[in-house]
Amino acid sequence: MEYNPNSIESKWKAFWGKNQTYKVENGGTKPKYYILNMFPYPSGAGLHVGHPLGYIGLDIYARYKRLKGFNVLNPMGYDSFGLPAEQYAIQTGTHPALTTVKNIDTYRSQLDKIGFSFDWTREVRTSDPAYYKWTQWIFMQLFNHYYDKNADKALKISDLSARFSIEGNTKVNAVCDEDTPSVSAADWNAMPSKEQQLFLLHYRLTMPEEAFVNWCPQMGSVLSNDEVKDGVSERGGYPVERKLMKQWAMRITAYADRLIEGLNDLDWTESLKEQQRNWIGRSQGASVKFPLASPAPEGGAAQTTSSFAPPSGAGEIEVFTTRVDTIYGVTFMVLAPEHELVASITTPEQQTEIENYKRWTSSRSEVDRLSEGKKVTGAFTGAYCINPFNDEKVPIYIADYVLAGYGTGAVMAVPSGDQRDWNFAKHFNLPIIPILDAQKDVEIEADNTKEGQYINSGIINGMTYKEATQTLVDALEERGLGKGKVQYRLRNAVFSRQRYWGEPVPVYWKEGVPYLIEESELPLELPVIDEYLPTATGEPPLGRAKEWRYHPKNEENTEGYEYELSTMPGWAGSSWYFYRYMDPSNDIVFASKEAVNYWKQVDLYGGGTEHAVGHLLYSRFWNMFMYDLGLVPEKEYAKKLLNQGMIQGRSLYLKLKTGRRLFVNVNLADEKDRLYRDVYLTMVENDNRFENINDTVENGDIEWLTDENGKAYTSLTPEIEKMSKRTLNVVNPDDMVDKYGADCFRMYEMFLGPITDAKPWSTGGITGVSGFLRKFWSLFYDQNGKFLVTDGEPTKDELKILHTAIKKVNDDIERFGFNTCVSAFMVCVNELKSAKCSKRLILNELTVLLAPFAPFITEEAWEQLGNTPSVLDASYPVANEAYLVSDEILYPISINGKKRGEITFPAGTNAKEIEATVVDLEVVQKWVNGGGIKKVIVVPGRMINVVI
RNA sequence: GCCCUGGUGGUGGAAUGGUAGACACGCAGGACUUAAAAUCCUGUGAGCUCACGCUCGUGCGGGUUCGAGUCCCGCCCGGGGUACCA
Repeated sequence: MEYNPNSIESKWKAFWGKNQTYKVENGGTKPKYYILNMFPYPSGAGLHVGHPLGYIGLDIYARYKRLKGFNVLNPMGYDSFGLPAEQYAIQTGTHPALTTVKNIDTYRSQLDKIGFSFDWTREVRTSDPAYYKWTQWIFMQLFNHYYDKNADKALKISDLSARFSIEGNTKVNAVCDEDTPSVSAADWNAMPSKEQQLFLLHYRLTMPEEAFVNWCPQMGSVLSNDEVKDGVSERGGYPVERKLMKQWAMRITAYADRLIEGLNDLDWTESLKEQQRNWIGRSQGASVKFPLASPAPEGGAAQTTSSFAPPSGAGEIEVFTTRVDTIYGVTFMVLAPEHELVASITTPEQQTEIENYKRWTSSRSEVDRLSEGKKVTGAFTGAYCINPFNDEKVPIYIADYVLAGYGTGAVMAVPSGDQRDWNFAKHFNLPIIPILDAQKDVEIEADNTKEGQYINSGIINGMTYKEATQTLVDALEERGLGKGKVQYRLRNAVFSRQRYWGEPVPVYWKEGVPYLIEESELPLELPVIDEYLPTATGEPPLGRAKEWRYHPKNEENTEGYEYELSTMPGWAGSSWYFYRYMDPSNDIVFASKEAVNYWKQVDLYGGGTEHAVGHLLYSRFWNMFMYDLGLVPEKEYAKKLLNQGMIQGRSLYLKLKTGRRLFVNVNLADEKDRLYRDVYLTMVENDNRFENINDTVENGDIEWLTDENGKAYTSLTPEIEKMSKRTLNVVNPDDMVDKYGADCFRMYEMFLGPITDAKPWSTGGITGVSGFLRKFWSLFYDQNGKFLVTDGEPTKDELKILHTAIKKVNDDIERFGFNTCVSAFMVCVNELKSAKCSKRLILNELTVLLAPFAPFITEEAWEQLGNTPSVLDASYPVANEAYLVSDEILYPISINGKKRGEITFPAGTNAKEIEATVVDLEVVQKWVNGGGIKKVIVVPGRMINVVI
């Protein structure tokens, strides 16, 4: 009987479907194990061979864990809100929901072909109202809570307003907006309810906030950073400007410290944790106030801060520094050009220069600023402030190397210690004061050392870095001039999008104040609209919905109130989906207490590194918030993370004589990357040209060569890059599966190399894996269809072959070395083949070992062996014990819970025996426990070390 | 610049501090065949040698060690991330 993957695979696919083989229950006696893949966005292009890489790896691990006796949750779903479906809707009028369902169906059939053990009864789709009901619900909880720094957790906003009415807000230690004014209990109680609601927005964990966005006037739309390339929109190429707009925001900064702290407990790669730390960007330092040398002109421009805020910081400049110890080296002050004090402190003589500089900086695009590199620019305001430690007059400049958005938008410049300050000082001929005796010559360049003792530094002269910093911070706090402070790079996360295809925000606006709708009214479903573009007045698409107004139940208001018109961003639905899988159809809560307490957290999470600071940070934030509310049991939701590498494609392009590059479908070229003229002509005839169907290429643009047989061709240039529709280098897994079978496809993807590495796809080696499966099958049947399996006792040689594989595969699966597992299988089958061994006992164990990798062929093998073990039967002997086997002696190796390579010798074995045996085995190095021997090191032909 | 990674045959890649190159592809030769495909067998890091073998080899230069692809120090190069962040 020949190995025929197609018939075997369709048979077992049907069987699994019919028997719901991979359906999982919450509970039972087995230990739980939760495996999760980052769910895909179902794009119109379908799956390519890169998508399943991680899914296959995790599926192998899931099947392995199942065989080891775990109750494994391995679900799959779709992150189904997103821009492409909306763009398609704009172009064609097709409702995004229809496009989405169609794409999901394609994905599903592609996934089913590959033999995943997903429990599809738990599928989630973020665009399903039954799902986004709970996304909206979590939003409401965020709105209803604030972050209390003393409790170090989120608490109810209702408790906060109760406190305000008793003691005002001065004693409250909570995360809030920088410009939150102080109120007494009397102030608070005197406020109209509407004012109180506005005031509470300073504290809520989600709130409307003025934020800079990428605004594209032509498209009437806000774009993400990804959609902006070189200052114009990626689609259409329209100019994009930075515009201040009212946006919903999430106060993720409240969790900054805990998000850094939590990383320590996570089994993630160091590089990924480092990316998150850098993104949060915690820097410890101090804020220092420098009083202005002469009072700001009276009756200047009216202060434009919020109605609650008294003009703060008038008469002084506040800076943030990580090196307060360098304060005696300050020789000038630099403000960001946008700093609010600039206009009021500038002297009449400097007015023109400052105005010109401000105008110049605002005209420069990001690109201009970057391309000019380190060129020093700036302007003097004419004003001075006083260094509070030595009473020196310090000139105040503005320069665009100081950013308005970070810290206080002002820095104290220490040219001896900071290279940028040094460059500025040299350019404007400002003094440079050395401050440490260990510093290099500061006239040549800045030296940021912290070594040595301070000089020229007043009260800290002679001290070291640590002493000096402490002394200065104490002095600042004592004199009310500043304090130790922690600054973050992390900004609050913008949470609204001016789009249609997203979750509606469950908020309505009444007299300029946002209110939540009733919980019982969730989900707030997306309304039907006729067109998916912004309105004529520039409102988001939801502004087109008719009769889309909120009517509070207890109010006699026939008009109703306007709903929030923006929708939630893509990361909303993906920030909590891992809990929905635990209890996917619950409509009372997002997931029941029992379900959440049973599955607790994801044990193994798989996905690409591109989500390092987006999804993986936001979802941790939401999880911590839900933890604070007691909704979930774990501070971190994903204990271990496996980052699979991207599979790149090999694209081919045609260089025209005009210099243009045209991508050509990789399937049209031959092995030598030649495009033959007849193929090209067929392409043109079928109107199937290059990457853009409208491209017309005159033959004169193409350089035609002649091959050995006199046929005309042109050479194509190869390039390795991400697979995409545009570059026509997408390899579809369906073709691979149809040709070689899913088992082969699965094993080949693993065989390509370490799962964490990025690598180009090539089908070159797939025949090796295909040959392996045929060889494996030939242990069961010969070419004539004769069944070869026999019942004899295996010999020691045969056991050695088997157990070597068992040990290798078990060890390697545990460290996700799936590529070397495949090699081990190949060696094992080759050796069994040359030993002509088809013994039942050997094949039983080998098939169980192979099952996670090649589930179809092993199911079939079990049926042929006549003793089909249930794949969920933990008692089946899957290498809980293996043996290291020499020609003579079997030594058991314990595998569970012990160090790799640790050998447990039988009781009574003495040291000499072991030594002799090890030499005999030509085993290189082994750890031995018991018998007084700790270590045996053997190098054949050299020496033997026995450590006792 | 800073942070994180990696650098091994013609190729993808194996190697707990212990015989470098497992396994696979490709290539070469052979068997079967009228022939081809498929399959099977043999060889395949470099240099020297008729040969048994010998020498050199994991980006470069040092070091630790009985022993280094692996650990330490200093460089070079590639990949990814990030930035006038005070």
